[in-house]
Amino acid sequence: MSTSKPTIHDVASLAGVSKSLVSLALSGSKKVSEKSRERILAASESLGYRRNAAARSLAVQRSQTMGVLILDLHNPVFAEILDGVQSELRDYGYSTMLVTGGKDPVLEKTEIDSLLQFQIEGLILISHRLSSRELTKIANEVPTVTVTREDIISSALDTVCNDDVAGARLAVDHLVSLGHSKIVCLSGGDNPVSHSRVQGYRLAMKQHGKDTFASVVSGGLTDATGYQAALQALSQKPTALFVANDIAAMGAIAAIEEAGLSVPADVSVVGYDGISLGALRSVNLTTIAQPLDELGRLAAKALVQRIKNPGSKSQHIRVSSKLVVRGTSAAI
Amino acid sequence: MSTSKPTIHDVASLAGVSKSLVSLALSGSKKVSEKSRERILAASESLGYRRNAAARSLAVQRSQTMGVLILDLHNPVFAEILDGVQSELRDYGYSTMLVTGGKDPVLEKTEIDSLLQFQIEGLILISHRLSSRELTKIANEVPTVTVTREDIISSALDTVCNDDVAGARLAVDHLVSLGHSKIVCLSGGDNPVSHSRVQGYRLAMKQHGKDTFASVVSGGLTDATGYQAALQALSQKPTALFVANDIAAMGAIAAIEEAGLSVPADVSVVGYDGISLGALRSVNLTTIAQPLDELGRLAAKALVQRIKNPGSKSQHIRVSSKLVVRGTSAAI
DNA sequence: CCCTTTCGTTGGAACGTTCCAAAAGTATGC
DNA sequence: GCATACTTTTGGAACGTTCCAACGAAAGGG
Repeated sequence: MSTSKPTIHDVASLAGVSKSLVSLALSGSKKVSEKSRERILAASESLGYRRNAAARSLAVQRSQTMGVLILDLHNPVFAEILDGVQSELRDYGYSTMLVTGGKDPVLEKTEIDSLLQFQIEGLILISHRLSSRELTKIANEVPTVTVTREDIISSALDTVCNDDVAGARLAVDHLVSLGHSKIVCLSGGDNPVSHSRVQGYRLAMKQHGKDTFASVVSGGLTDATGYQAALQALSQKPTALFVANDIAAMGAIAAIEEAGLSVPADVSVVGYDGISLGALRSVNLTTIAQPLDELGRLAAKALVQRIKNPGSKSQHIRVSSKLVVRGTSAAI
Repeated sequence: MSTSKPTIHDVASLAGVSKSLVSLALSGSKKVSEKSRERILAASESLGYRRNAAARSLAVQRSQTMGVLILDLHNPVFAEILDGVQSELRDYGYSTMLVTGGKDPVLEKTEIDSLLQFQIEGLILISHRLSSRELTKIANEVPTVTVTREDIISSALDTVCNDDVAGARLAVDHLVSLGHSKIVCLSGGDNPVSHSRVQGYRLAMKQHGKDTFASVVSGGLTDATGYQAALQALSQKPTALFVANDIAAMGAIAAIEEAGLSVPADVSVVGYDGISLGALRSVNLTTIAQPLDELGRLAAKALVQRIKNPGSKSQHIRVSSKLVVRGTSAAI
């Protein structure tokens, strides 16, 4: 409850030295005598002094802060990516400023704007709803990395995502190896990520000589859309479903069970994403797991690299996902 | 890709006015002539000018930014509270700076420290692992509100939480009204929140004249601990379980089903928290739902109020939770 | 036509740092 | 005892903004 925050001057006068020396000492310079250093540290401690980050970033012309926009905190996928981003950035000595777009492109823009006012050194978009035009405009202003979306590729932009086509293949391979043929795919709707997953499914079915069984029911990425799509798919009497993401897969499972069938005895289900929720015992979902934490870390790394080396050409990193077999898939 | 960011001076010279007038115009003062305002706005637009928040906060001695520490992003409860906090703070014109403690008290402290360097005007702790001493020290330095934990009550601190005792009662009332008597409580382990919930359970059982049936099995707040505790509880042949939180309840359900029993036919389960995950069709969990979003909003409101009116005495807000009946509870 | 008021505009100081050039102090060599 | 080198310390400028006192110009009143 001090009257006002202590500044470097207060520390200096208490320690009986100049403000410059305090600044030096606090930043750990070794050209400060042992005696002075001790006195300064003691003074700083006793006053409860804290560097003013605003003044600092003004003086050094660096904010040491990165901006992160996250599409939606409620979706565990994004939260888990964020965790990777934050811990990696922390290791590099950056602070993070996080905003949520709430799936609204307009809000997203104003939030990014406020991020930019804070002189963030880089921007990570953990999915977004921006148009290609807006995105490139932003990327031209500040080093930017997008995670999850690889459809917009600009030279100003780095991207990090998993290989959805290969991932979808893994799912089909798994189901085929369990003896399934009538594998129906519940798509995730009209977005680039879902398209790739469907494409991977189609390719794999063909490769296994099962093109005739290939069937895609259009759905979405939510519980409710997964449920609806599954109801529709069941009329085709499939023995297995490959669903565009884990949350929708959970909806699909509910639909199957309500129809009086059992998972995996009657119908196997494979999801996509690998959210930690799927590992819960009562969910126990077989899925194609993206390395979510790693995705975040890679994005952070790419961003830091890009800042260090602004001229370098943009990277587009693609990591592979892996099959995690749990309780919702079984031999026919 | 400009050589360096435009400043207010650049705008001023392009518009042919002084920097002061630009500042005035940009903050919407009406003592600027229409002509000048237009020229300034045009110049600012064409240069892609953005106010430097660091310089601004230095000059006005306000950062317009709040700090938020969140215990753990993976737990949906906290993420949902955060959403409320952020949208409310945005309405008040504050930016948010978010950090994660990762359940580590040491990390928590350094993260809060970095928040303080940014001259945040207030701090919201969405659960935390700080000691009472550390917490009061922080609260003395910056207006602070804790959400979820009401055990540490200092005059320097506002708190917002739900009424766990009353909530637990609702759960028991519900189960009793369905005809249950052998209701076992799976506790959430050794923490203040869980204690209150157990206490509410005990009180309610007594009130219904079912003290003889009251039984508490010690568990935890995770999937795994819920599973373990349920296994143990099943030996008592309960007809219903009241579990300390939703995630643990999901673990408990898995245990029940693995034991060859069915939910809710053989055993009813009621959780606590009301995470949106519980509403998924395949989970469909009866629970005591905290108004998570509101909790966040109230915290934000309390903080803003406290900043406006620093002398006021600290508030300790308690909201009530409500029963949400879904598919895991049924009449005996 | 001059005095006062109002309006629009301006330069300079301040905010709390860092960094640089230079000053002051201390040790070394002859 | 003095020049030289090295270590430690210092004041001032700069970073980009806001705010204030003060200014000139235009307008209104007598």
